[in-house]
Amino acid sequence: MTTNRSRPAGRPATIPDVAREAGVSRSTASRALADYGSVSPDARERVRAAAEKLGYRPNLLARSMITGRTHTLGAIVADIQNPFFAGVTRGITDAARAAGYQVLLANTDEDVAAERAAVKMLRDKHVDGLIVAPAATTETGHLAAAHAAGCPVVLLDRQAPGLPADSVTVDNHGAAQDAVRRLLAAGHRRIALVSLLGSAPSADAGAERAAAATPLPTDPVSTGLERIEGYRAALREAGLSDTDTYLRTGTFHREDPADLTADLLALPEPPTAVFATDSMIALGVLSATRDHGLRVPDDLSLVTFDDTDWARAVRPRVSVVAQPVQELGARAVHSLITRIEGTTRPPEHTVLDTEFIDRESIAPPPGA
Amino acid sequence: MTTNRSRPAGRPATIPDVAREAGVSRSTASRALADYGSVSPDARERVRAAAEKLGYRPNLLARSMITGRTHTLGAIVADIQNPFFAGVTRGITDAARAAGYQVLLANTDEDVAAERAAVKMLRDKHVDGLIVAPAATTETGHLAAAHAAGCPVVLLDRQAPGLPADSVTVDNHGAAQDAVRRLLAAGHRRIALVSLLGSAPSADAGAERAAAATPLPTDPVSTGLERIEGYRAALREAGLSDTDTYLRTGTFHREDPADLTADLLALPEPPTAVFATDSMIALGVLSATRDHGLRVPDDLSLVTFDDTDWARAVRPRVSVVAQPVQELGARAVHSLITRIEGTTRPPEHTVLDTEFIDRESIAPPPGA
DNA sequence: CGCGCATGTGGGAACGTTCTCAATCGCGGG
DNA sequence: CCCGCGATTGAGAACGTTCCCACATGCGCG
Repeated sequence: MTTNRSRPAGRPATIPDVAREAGVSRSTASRALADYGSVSPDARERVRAAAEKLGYRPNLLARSMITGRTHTLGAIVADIQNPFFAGVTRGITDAARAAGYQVLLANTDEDVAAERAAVKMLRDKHVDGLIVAPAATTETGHLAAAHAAGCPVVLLDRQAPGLPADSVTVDNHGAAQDAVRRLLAAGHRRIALVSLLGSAPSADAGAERAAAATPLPTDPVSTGLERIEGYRAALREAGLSDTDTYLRTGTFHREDPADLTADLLALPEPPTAVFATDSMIALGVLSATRDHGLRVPDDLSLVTFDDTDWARAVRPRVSVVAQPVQELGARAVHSLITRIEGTTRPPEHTVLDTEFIDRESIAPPPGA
Repeated sequence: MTTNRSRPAGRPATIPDVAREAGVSRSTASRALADYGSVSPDARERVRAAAEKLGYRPNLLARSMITGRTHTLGAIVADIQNPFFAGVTRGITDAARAAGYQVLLANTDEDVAAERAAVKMLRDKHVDGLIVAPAATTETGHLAAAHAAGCPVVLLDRQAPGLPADSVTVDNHGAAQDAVRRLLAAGHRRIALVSLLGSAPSADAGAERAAAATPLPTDPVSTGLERIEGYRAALREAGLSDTDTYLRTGTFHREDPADLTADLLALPEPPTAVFATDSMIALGVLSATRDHGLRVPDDLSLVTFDDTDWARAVRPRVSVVAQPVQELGARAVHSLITRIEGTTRPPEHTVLDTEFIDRESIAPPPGA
């Protein structure tokens, strides 16, 4: 064994070790390994060989201390188990890895306090930037603070008005309007919307059964709101002025979409079509519909946001507004990275296209 | 402004800043903040106030350099978009956060090279430990190396024989056997198994259409193998010695479960029941079944591993082998953390219980 | 009265890297 | 012959923290 006895076997090799082995100084070794400055071909090769021999791996922590960059991104989403966020996260990790970054993941369950805690932790770990699907549109002080302190933030899927950050979203208003138009075109007039948005006020205050039409949750998620507005616009466009009769919005973890749907179906004049604002809500609608003995699409038509694997496999196949989930994530990463690399430009709002995929869940209303 | 002018405004406060502000030394400030050693109540309070005033946040990178611990875990899974891994990942991140750890996420798409690259990157970033759903059972040198170098590894969902690491799995053999027994009990004799396991050999060599029964992919994932063995055991138990007639296994990214199923249904004597080894395969089976004009469960019974949200919502509701996905992740985290905290004990293999949930997708075979 | 001990405190090293700076060498041109 | 310049090199600082050790106090006890 000719290995240097000053390195106690177990300890991984460091730059000084490599330098000693190669017979050069730390500086030269560092230069050779990081490939900058000028190093003689001879020294470069000796260092390379020494590093190889000792199995040298750079300590990225130490490097980050100096450079101030960790090549780590923070991703804060509501719930990775929601297929939408799973797809987005997939897009984020893939794009990040391709660009030489890693991703630190956090779930919020739509809870602002959890989001704040996550931001704090990720910043303490010095992530280079944050990709956030904010749980609230107004309580964004922690995001603004991060951004101001030089930790760029990119908003994903959702907007936050006051925040001068990049965002990557979808035209929720337009897509919702388009989807509802298709239901209208099929002859429907009693079209319901089922959605979950925003978290409960705080304690158990507030409406315990928010099933009644209008009272929207406090500080709802922008995405849901936009979809509701698109829905209303389509109805108004068709001459239906009373846009809230069949509008049902609950709060996360409080209301079950299936219950909301059951209420709807128990109405004297029940809806003949339902627009669900995401795939998990569609599942609830589906479940309630069938428990009520109704069939899709003969008795009730269904359209939902998000194209999941099951929407293609069940019968009838369900018609959906497909979002480019992975690309949403990938674009967010690119936006964030160009911001990290130092470009200072005004906030950029990327809006990606959705695609309406017409399958088998829309039919004319029963009586027609 | 009375803030210390030696700190150029933008720069975040450090321990020296706090110490200066509190009129003590770095050491005392550090002790007061980290709450160790002995500090007078007076000094402690002054430091606390100074830290508060300056908005001091510890630099976790610097701390990690010293302590050698990052409080970061690496999670390497096949595909976060697979509901099983989404659930597992959810369990991991939640349990990790509760224990004061963060999670760095990597997807492998069942590719060993990607797994190796992920391990390298995560180790370079000095994660305290690794939770891995290994893409292969034999090529685990990189995992063994990590483990030996003091970066503990916990195997998740899958085994790797040669590796002296903790593992958290499920009794795949028993659960599969139990599921197939139920199909047998309903009167079925022609029971198929559809699965995807292992990645293709390497280039485009090998069978291009591996639909023919026996040739299993090289180095398949242990989980799939165990389920197949459970399936075979149940069949043999019922006196059916030819266990491979209706056995169809493909390789990831090569074969489509729907195609495998279509082949099965085109047989002169098609199966009357199908056992799918995970939810994404069940979706393919479902799709092919219905494209073939058959109905579940009247024409074909179906059982699958993994209880997903859609399995409860579609009609017929599908009977499943439910795995405790979140707990799988949580247990892996606990196993890993106790290992990190220094306990040296022989490898521990945790096996969690599955639950068979009988719903509506099993009926007697058509002729009965 | 002096010794030991516990408590509080500060100085300095260490972690492993990058970066700035000055020093050395060889060599061609004035 | 000497100056200057580029290429190459090494010493030392820095990043922000934790840890080890030495040093002062103060107090009880022999």
